[in-house]
This record gives sequence, structure tokens and C-alpha cells, in this order.
Amino acid sequence: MKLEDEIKQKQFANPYHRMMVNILFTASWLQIRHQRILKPFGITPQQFNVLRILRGQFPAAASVSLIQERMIDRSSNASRLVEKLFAKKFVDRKTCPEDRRQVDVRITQKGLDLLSQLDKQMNEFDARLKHLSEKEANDIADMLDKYRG
Amino acid sequence: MKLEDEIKQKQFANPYHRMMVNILFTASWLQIRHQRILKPFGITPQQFNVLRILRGQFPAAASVSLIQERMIDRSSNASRLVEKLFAKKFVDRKTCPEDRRQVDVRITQKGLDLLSQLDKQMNEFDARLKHLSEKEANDIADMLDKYRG
DNA sequence: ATACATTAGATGTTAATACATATATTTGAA
DNA sequence: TTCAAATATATGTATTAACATCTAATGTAT
Repeated sequence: MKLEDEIKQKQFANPYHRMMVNILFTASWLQIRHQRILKPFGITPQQFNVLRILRGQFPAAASVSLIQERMIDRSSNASRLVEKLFAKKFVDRKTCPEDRRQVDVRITQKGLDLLSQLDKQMNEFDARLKHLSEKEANDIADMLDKYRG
Repeated sequence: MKLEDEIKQKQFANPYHRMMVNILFTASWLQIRHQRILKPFGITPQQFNVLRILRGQFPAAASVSLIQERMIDRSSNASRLVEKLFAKKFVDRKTCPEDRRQVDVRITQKGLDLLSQLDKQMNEFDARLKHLSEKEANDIADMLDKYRG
């Protein structure tokens, strides 16, 4: 549905504002749908993001700050996300011997299993969203990079 | 900066995933900057959104559900947002005489004054973000509509 | 008119976010 | 060496989000 209908706004001040609102709206729209997929598995989109970062490093460990750097939404606290995932045994945690300030965080087999289940669900969700061509998808991504400057 | 550098990811599974991550990242990026602008004025981006909806209706009132319908991010609770704005005297609130379940919410002069101050700040922020042409901005918005299906 | 469903809004509760600050460790300069 | 600065992570706290549930008012069918 068109943004104008979604939020019942007849028009916007200018194309830039229209685009900005649409980015925020679409992100919220995605977030809500991701939440619904992840909820039965007991994790949040943020925790999912951390698990995927850790799978990207596996079998190596990652420090909390490496995780933080790679998070899509930096507003939340990587330390506490790791704590939540640790409580559910999706990650392991031990202080790094070379630098005892750091913590080596590694995804567990249970975490990897969870992700492989979730991959399927997420791919199904993505598949339902292919109203754009690959070129259009790339164009959007390129323009968003350009937008942020 | 390119998304790949922002979140230190060398590549993505496919263009759709790259676009999705970029939408989420860009929205978070915008949200953080909006928060910083709004903080000195004591309101959140969600409350700002509600005030703008109410200005759009002014001098008419709006019901809480009308506000909810028009919010960019529907996840939060319109009733509580109105409560917060009421506590700061940015909105007035009284039960609707025609339907006593409803509440007539109207922006106050203080609220309008706040918005006119904020308009300046927000416009300055937007102005620093014109790396795209008007056409590109419109294209992104159109493609996001198409993306959501 | 009565009873049941529906709608509008408020509220309770748990968890997550935003922001500041604290603690421990390492680095580096005097 | 010694001590201040920098770094990595954790924690404290107030606010907000997420989700369910509740109450009051209205609509509707019989």
C-alpha cells in the first residue's frame, strides 16, 4: 500500500521529506514483521542480529565491541544483548586471555541450530517481498548510502 | 559512508537482503539524529510525530485512534504519548460529547510554538542531507511503496 | 428494552532502550 | 616505576516499547 494511504497523509512538504518518512515507516513495518517471526523462538531482532554477526565470525570469537560495531541498530547495548543470549545458551562467553578487559563471545551449537531454523523462516518472508527487481533493490541501497552522505 | 563500511560487512547474501539491511540501518541512523535534535526540547521522535499529526488537524481536534492510524511507527501507544504531551501542556484533552468513549485531542499554542521552533532545526538537518536529487528521493519513496507490496 | 458484540481508550506488567556512570585493565608518558 | 589517560565492558536508572487485559460507551439484533 502507498505510504500516503498507510498513514493517511495526502501530501508531503517535499520529496525529501516524503522519502524520509517512507524510510522510517518501511523500517518499522519490517521490524514488526521480523518481531512476529522471531517471537516464537524467544529472541528479539537485535538479538538475532548479534547471533548472525557471531555466526559470521564462527568458529572465531568476537569481542563485545566488535559486535557493537557491526550492529544494524547501534542504539542498544551489546553487553546486555550478549547477556540475554548467554542466559539462553545461544552464546558462550569468557574473558580474553590476551586482554583481560575483553570478552570472547562465541555462538554455540544451539545458537547455530536456532539460526538455521530461522534462516528458513526469514527466507520465506523475504521471498514474499520480491516486488522489486534485483537492480531496483541495489539502486535503493546505493541511493540510501548516498543519502546518508 | 557505504553500508558495508558502516557495519563492516563485506558482502550480503543478495541484493534484497542488502537493501533490507540498508533500510533498517538508515532508519536507525535517522532516528538517532532526530533524537539528538529533539532531546533539548524534551520530546521524543514519537511525541514529535503526534504533535505534527495534531498540527495537521488544527484547529480541529483528533481522536486517539486517528492519531494512532497516522503514526509512522505504530508500535507505541498513542494514549500514553498523548498523556505525556498533555503533562507538558503541548496538547489539550477532553472527552468528545458526541461519543463519550472518544477523546478530543488538540494541540495547544504552546505545542504550535514548539513545532515552529523545531521546524527550523529539522529543516536545517534535512538541508544537510541533499545528496540526492528530488527525482531520486521520489524514486526511493516509490520503490519502497512497491517493496512493501 | 435486553443482551451481546464492538469500539475507544486506559492501564498493568515485563522487557528493552537511552544515557550516564562505574569498574577493571591496559597503554603510555614523565 | 608510577600515575594519568584511554579502552573494554558492565551496571544503575528513568523512560519507553511490547503485549495483554480491563473498563466504559456505543451499536445491533431480537
